[in-house]
Amino acid sequence: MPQPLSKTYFENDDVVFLAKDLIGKQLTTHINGVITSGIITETEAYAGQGDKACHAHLGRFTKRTKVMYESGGIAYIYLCYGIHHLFNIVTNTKGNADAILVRAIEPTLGIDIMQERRGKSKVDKTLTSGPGNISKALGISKSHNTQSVTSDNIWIDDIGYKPSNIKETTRIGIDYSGEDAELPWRFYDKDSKFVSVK
DNA sequence: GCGACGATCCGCT
DNA sequence: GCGGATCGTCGCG
Repeated sequence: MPQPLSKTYFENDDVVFLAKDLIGKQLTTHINGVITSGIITETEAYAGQGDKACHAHLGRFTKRTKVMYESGGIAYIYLCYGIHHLFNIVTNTKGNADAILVRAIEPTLGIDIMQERRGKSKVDKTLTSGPGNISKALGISKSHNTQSVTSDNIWIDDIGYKPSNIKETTRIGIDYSGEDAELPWRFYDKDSKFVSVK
């Protein structure tokens, strides 16, 4: 039976553990009466103020980043390249700006809706791989910023599935982060084809 | 006020 | 493999 993850789960202070633990969980949105879901296949951990790749590095506190400092279990969504709404889950306790970027899912429910939102006639990895693409497929936009991910609109279920081959590797698109770009804080299910970059 | 650019994606070559 | 799309945010002045 699907077991919704609680707010307490997201208040864990180990964002790297959580990023890995979320692989295999099911992310669902319920928007305008429509349900769409997918199994999380790829994530990245961003470890707050001490992480050069994190938007809250060195305690940067702006209108955009302030949501990251909230208590875990809410969404941090921001516009990237003026086009893509990237979906993150804020974690850790209030004052710690940790977050997890969800980079890919394997579609499970409402696949036809996701195809419609993405303008795709076929179901292949491009439907829900890549952080911009999953937001579009799930109907997530900036209006969901700061919203709870333990709610009736967005939630994550433990469906009793644990991938046996989780690859740990470096994060994508953060070359500006110096040595922190080398950290193995990106995780993906090796056995899934729904991964942005192998 | 303003210029530069990004945790990306897609289409064309 | 490469460049354009497209705009909010940020840092500087």
